[in-house]
Amino acid sequence: MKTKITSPACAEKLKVLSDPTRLGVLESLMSGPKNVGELMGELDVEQSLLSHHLATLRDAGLVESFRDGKTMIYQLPESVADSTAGKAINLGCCKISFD
Amino acid sequence: MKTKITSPACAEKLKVLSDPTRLGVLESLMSGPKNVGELMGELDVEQSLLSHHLATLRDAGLVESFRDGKTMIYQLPESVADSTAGKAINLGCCKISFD
DNA sequence: TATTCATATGAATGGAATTTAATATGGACC
DNA sequence: GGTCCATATTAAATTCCATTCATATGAATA
Repeated sequence: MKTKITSPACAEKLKVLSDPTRLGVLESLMSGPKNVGELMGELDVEQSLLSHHLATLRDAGLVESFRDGKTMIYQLPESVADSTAGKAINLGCCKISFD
Repeated sequence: MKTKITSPACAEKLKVLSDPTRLGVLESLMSGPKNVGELMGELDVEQSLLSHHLATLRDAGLVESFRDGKTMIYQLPESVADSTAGKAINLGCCKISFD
């Protein structure tokens, strides 16, 4: 009986983080909710491309969004925003903390 | 002056982790050094494929290897094996901890 | 309701990463 | 030296992803 040590699910979540734009979004959102325009400015990335990446993050459950007037606000779900001692992201399977 | 929040270098390191086989190798090595045959058995992956993934991990500095008789032993470098309170992997830019 | 603003979606492309198969290397042992 | 064993390397095939471009949606406001 061969035991798979690691859940492929965890690798999949990590893959979502393994892109500079998506990682940038998450890092930015660690300091609070932002709308898409603000993220675009901060990360210096095109509208459509950012939107695709936001969709990937949303599909993975790493961000959530709601409308505010004519803009869309993105934020980290409570379960993901693990702020015990410094900035960290909780993926469920593992936790990533930044210095 | 547009500030890139996240270092692309960190995303790149995370990409190395974002594969089930490579993540499995790291998790396995967290409990101690292993030779390639042992890893093959544990992870149920073909020799050549595992070798490729080990090379990727080595190139990223996430594992190191040395010969022991006729086998090759792989282990986590000291800088990576961050064992403060549970199992964790230190990427430099961030730290990944498993429950 | 027509227009504009902010964001999302879909299809097409190019390039990179994964996988496989075949072969090479290099130490151990006879 | 020759053979076996464990692992690495190369090249080719394939699959996956990021990016771009063009267009759609949908709320706000005139």
